[in-house]
Amino acid sequence: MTSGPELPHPARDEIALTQVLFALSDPDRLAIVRQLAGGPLEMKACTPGETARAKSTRSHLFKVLREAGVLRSVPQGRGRLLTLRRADLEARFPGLLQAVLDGAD
Amino acid sequence: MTSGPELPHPARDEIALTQVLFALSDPDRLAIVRQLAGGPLEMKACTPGETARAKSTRSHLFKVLREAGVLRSVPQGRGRLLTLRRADLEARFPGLLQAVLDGAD
DNA sequence: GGGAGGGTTCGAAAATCATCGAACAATCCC
DNA sequence: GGGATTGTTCGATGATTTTCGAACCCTCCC
Repeated sequence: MTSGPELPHPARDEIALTQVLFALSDPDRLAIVRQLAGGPLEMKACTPGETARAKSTRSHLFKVLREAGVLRSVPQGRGRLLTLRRADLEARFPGLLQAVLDGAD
Repeated sequence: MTSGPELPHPARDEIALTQVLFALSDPDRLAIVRQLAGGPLEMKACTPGETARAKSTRSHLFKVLREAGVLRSVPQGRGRLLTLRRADLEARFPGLLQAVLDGAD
């Protein structure tokens, strides 16, 4: 019934600033976050930067973002649905996400 | 006349977001930035986190912040004066620095 | 049942980063 | 001049990160 594995997410107040900043400090991961800014996306449809990556590498990129509390990753069908944790991030670090999304490269 | 070495700083438009985020993603470096939020500080007076660090390690922490364009480090007497590059950061990534300074840990 | 599609986990190899001590440079001040 | 103060740079070592392939798990669908 439940599809893929339920993976752990930090609670709102467990989200740590340095960990979030680190997660966002990689070009591929930042590209992912910017794609998600437009709304939830299926993981298969969410492609990191230019260069192709092995699927295990992709999985790792999402893992870092998930464990930092930047996004939520829930099973959906045979895949996963990714959502930016906007409200949680905004509550804890007001303006941060917006600044990162709007800022230059 | 000029004191210690003149060290390179990126120009405003060379400041890269991922590099800035990475520089800020370390607790010691973040602590430095927060201290500098109160105004310029002599390097000797600027102490990273709790744990003591060798002076070469301290120097390295400041170097990462300087090369990322987060702070300016100019010779002053036998030491150095550190200044947050607020205007440059604000121009390039509006709201980012403030969010990082104000946000939770 | 048995593919095929989508992802995670594991283990290993490569690259990057942090940390330190030692050596060196520039400044101040006696 | 000479010593103390303040920092940088270099080289080495250890710790994290990144990346990948291989093995495995679930789900959809025929």
